[in-house]
Amino acid sequence: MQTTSAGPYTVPPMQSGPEIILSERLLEAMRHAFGAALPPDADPLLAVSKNPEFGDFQCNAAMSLGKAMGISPRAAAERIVSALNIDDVALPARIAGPGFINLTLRPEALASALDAMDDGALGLPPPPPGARETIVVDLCGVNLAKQMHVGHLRATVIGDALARIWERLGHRVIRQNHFGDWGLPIAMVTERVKRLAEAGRVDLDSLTLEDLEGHYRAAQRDCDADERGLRAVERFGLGPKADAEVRTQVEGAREATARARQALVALQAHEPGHVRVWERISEVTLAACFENCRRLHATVTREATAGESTYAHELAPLVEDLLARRVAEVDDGAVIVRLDEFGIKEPCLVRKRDGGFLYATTDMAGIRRRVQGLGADRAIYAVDARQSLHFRQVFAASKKAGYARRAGGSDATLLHAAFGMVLGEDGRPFKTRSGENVRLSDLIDEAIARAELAVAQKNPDLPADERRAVAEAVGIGAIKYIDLSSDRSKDYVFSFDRMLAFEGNTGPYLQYALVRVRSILRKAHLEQGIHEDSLGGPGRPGLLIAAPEEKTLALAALKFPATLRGAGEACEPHRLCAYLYELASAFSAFFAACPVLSTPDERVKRSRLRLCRLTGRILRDGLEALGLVPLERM
RNA sequence: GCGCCCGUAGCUCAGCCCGGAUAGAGCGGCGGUUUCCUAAACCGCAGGUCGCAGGUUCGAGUCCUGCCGGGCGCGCCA
Repeated sequence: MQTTSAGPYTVPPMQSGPEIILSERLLEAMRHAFGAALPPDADPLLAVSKNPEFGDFQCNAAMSLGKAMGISPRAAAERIVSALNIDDVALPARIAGPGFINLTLRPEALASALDAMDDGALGLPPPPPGARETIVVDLCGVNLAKQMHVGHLRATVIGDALARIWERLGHRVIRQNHFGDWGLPIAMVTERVKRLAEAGRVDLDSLTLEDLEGHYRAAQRDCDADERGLRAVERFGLGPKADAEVRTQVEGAREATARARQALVALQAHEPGHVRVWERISEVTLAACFENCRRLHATVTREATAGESTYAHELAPLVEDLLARRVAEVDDGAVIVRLDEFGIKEPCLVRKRDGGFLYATTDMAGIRRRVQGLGADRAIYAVDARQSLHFRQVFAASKKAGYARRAGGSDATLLHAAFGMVLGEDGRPFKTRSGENVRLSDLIDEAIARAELAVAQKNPDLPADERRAVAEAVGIGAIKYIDLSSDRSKDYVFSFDRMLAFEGNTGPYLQYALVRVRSILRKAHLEQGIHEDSLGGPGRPGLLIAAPEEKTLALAALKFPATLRGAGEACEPHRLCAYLYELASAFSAFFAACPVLSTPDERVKRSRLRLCRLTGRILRDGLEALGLVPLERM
């Protein structure tokens, strides 16, 4: 489903620094070597070498080019290399294997590329005004009178990370928390709470979300009669007693459902008594939601929250509009939008036979509001992968209806950033032992408690209040990172032990790498009077890239801008995670092999301090783009 | 029945969009490193029919087809 239309602005190719130069030079050489015979779409196919013995970059164009030119790949490579002019940036090119062209950067070229990147924006300046997009990110998606659970964790953490990444890329981001506050189930709980409040059995002022969840379940139970049981009793003749029991139950449920329907009608008519109760329930739910999000360090606010109820009045006219313009048609009493021209066999149902609307209707109104109201160039939905068909339908139907059309006339990019399930260590959906959903707040509590134990053990000298703050940042970082670090479309296994082991590709490992950077820079200032600010700006010391660990670190640092753009474009935060882990690993190796503060050579010391500072800035930037808290100490 | 997603080391995962050299990490196992900037670290060793079978290609974990296994979904719930 993914991208269903291209945006008007394309993000620049995923290249930066020396790659651009090498690519250009190679292309020049190819033109020079083959002249008019060179296919117009010829590409140097530059890639980072996997193995250091093959140099830093490799050009893979000669193999296919040789084929196209009718010469051997090695001959093609030789012709390219002999026309290649790269002496200013790289060592002489070497041809290897079937026709790989291996390139190794000159240390000073690497240093100068790194120096160019080490500016205020770390190689990611804001886009020019014409290329600045408005991105609407749908996230969180809580439901009225219900606790947040692991499912909301992903919608919140991934959605927030995508929002942060796009913000970091310089675009205008609007978050939308699509709040499930409308419909029959909502009316059910509202009716029950109102009735109990009037009977003096519920105090609206002291209502908690736990209470509400109980009422929600009770209301649902009341309405959820065993209709099938009744049929079974009738069919198998289980006796008058069973028959009467089931009949009474079903009758009660029908009554409860009827009351809920009346409550829904009252809510739709803005009857003050019902509305007051409903608003109170809504308040309690959202307060808990915002508190969870605050603890998660995810930006979800009241301003960014739009309940389904805010679309309620738009639905009838929307369907009428679809019918009037023949986008939709009546089928078996229901209103549907056919989507065969989009390759979707299942039509999108927008009005039931009984006149009621469906969530597809609301979501179409949502797309219209995002694109035509909020001005979205892209609308991104961080929602469970099980909704894939639903979003394909809604996106297609919205395009067919013209609701995704922007002021410029082209359609906005609509993307379902689908995510998989959270599994327990047994490989089954993550639940408590009794089979209940795990509450998000419990998950957060446990992660922080476990992190606090670890912090107390590893760094007992940390003052208690800082320990608490570090434990929060680390515990929550661990939860968020494990969620963000694997391909979002896949299920992943939730394990406190693994995410808090602080080894390998984890949030704490990244935070720790930054702490080590900060520690060096702090000591440089306190013990040697070298202020961090002296390492940047016009009078900054030069970069000397000599040791292999320095080189690996420098090459890793250079990949930051392209990686962040790629992660945004694909809406895949795990790319940024993998990159930051690579950078942190490179730094750790550098840290172990290259002394900084004790280096006698002042120029080497300053150069290494600059490498530390740059690494720290990228780590901080990256952690913030993921929604993890950077730390000074841990 | 149809559709979508997934299948890579004992375990947890990258790599697949856009095909390139001996398929990478982490955990776990084994062995090393601390008079030195946070060892929550670093270095090394062992460990893989990339689900199976065809096909395309000079070259396939990556692209195409079929199959097997697992998950999810498929108008009148959201």
